[in-house]
Amino acid sequence: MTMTLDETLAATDGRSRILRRAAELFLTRGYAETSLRTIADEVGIRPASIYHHFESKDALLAEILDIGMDAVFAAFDQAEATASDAEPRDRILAHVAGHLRALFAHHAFTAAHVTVFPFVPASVRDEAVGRRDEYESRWTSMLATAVPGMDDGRLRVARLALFGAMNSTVQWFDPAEGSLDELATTIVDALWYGLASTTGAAQ
Amino acid sequence: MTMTLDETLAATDGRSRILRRAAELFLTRGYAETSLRTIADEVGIRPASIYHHFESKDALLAEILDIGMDAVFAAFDQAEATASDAEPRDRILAHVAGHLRALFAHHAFTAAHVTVFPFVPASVRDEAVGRRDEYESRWTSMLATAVPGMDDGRLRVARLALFGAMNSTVQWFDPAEGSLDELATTIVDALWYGLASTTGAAQ
DNA sequence: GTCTATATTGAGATAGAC
DNA sequence: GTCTATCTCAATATAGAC
Repeated sequence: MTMTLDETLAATDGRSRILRRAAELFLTRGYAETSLRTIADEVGIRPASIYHHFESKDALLAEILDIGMDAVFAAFDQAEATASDAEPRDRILAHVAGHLRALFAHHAFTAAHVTVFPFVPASVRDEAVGRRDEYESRWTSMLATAVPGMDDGRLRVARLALFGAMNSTVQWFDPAEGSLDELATTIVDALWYGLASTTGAAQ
Repeated sequence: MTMTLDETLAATDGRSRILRRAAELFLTRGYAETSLRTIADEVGIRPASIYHHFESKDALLAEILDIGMDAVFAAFDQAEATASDAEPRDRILAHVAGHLRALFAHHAFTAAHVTVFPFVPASVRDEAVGRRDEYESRWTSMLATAVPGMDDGRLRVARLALFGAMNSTVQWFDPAEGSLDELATTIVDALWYGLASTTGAAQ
């Protein structure tokens, strides 16, 4: 019935192929802009066949978003498992690298959360918002212990700005042209040590 | 014929009211998700009347995006005028504060570039992409002189991450609950001095 | 400058055969 | 599990009166 994330990403059955192609199309063209006809065409089936696998277009989108959340949660758990006792900077780096890897390894499913999410139908958004909040909340706890000196307000801004920076990478970073781990290191070092340390012109 | 940015934002004539309401709806619901019927309803006219002012729905969107670019260019010029000779950190702060102010003062027009842009029809995107590139290029030059020690690759990542952070604020910052200048300072200080300086636990 | 009326297209979705 | 055929609705856009 339900498949794991990696199974879905590799499977060749009709249902998984619809999910993958739909996720890619939603990401590149937008949800409302992508018709079931287009999805069906690209998968090589007829529009009506999609309804054998999914109750509606909204249900298809909801499952795509859910798979995206599975991916980032798995990355978070793995980062905690390997780096929860590391130095603050290294712990944050493990999480940033994990988030970025999830973003690009399962690109269409996770990136859909970044670009498509603001415009998904309210009913679908309401379904997904709980898990998203939970994910943000885990980051908040992690950062609060990694950067204990910071007050809540500034920590919140730092967290959201970091999310903005990380998630924007889906729009400008090409994994074919550079290493994701290097990207993560560059971002974390800029955030951790600051640009001032680069120029030597701190003050 | 053509109005300045602030005139459009204040004007009560039909054309400007269509522009403002359409920009708000495109931003909150998405471009494809917003029909001319809805826009007309909220403005208090009939859908056909929109065509007296705009050639097509795409043309309406194109003008909204253009007005958004006017706003951020004006903010950039003003920041340069007041802070081009300031210390690097203060110069960057002036630009970040200017960008954020433009983002929220002309919210629907500028924020549309952040959320709606990835999904606008190709013809409209092609029209707007030149001015967007020019804007990014001005930031690149500014940052290159402000942070002379940084190599091009890392500067590019820092710039794009900063844009990601700044632009994400349209999705989580509420100007009614805090000062934009404080927000700008928090972001720039995190980026300039780094989180390490906050905890005192550098390295 | 706004209206009524309508043309035309394409969307999501369903029924039922194979 | 996929098909053909079709329903219903809402979208952009146009014509022409006022």
